[in-house]
Amino acid sequence: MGRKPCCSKEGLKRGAWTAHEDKILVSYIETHGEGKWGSLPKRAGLNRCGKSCRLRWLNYLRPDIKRGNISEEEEDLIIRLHKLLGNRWSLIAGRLPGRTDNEIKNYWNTTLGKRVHGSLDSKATSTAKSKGKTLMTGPPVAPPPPRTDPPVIRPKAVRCTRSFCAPDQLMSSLLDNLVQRENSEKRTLFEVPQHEPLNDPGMGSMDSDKACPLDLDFLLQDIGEGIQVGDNGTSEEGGSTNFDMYSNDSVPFDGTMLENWMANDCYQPDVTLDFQSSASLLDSEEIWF
DNA sequence: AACTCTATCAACCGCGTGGCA
DNA sequence: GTGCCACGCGGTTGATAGAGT
Repeated sequence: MGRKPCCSKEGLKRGAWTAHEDKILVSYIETHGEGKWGSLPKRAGLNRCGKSCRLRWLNYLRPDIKRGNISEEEEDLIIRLHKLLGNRWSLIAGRLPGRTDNEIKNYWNTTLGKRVHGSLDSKATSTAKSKGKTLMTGPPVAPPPPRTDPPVIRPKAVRCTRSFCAPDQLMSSLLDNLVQRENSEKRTLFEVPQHEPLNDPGMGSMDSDKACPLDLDFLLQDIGEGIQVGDNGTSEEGGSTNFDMYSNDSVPFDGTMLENWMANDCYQPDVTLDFQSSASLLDSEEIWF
């Protein structure tokens, strides 16, 4: 097989882009559209590798990129999304219109991460960085103690058809729950589509009086050992499991419904949720996506 | 003014994944 | 089923600006 040589091995230009190169790239993409990055430089007449062109366009030249400082609302959203998603910058960026994954990643690494993790971490990070090292190259961390409970398969949700909006209180509850799950290694990963901006740019500031749509369509990939979800979960060998949850205004949601959903082999095609009536969810210990 | 340190962010690198033949 | 290819992602690097001494 063999990897295609990178630009440095092909004698292509690297480093900072000039205004002239930017102009050529923008002009080409405006005329021909994005994509075909591998052949774009040649077609556009740029002595750059396709990767570099793509990155330059996505992170800097795209017309919808928002310039300027990150607002407090955006900060708050980043923090909350990071708590939920971890270092999945592209997903986080997808919830912040006009912001790029690179920008958010940089902002987190230089500002927010320090604030969130405290001044000690900040010092460590700073020191490591100034020495040209990263935290990952530090002294090896002792491996976690062996698990004594039965292994829980971590389903990986690979698709989410719509963003999840919830009132502050509910959102906090869900986030906490998900973080607890993450801590107990029952982490669920899910992706949020990039091209569906939130109804409200500040996801966390949804009006609690409004209905909150939930439309999750998670395809849980079987990773070979089956899927287990909670005590009431099921396990099956091979294949994959689809979890469909969506909302309308007809059926109020309560914890019982979720329990039923879980009890039914974790699969019930049409679970209808109405977060207007979701107070009981806040008391629920069991929230599984 | 000169030097060092620190923070920032654009750009690079390598890997994973999905589509296709 | 397999290999190739293009693309996207997250981690990392390095240039540079600004602050501090």
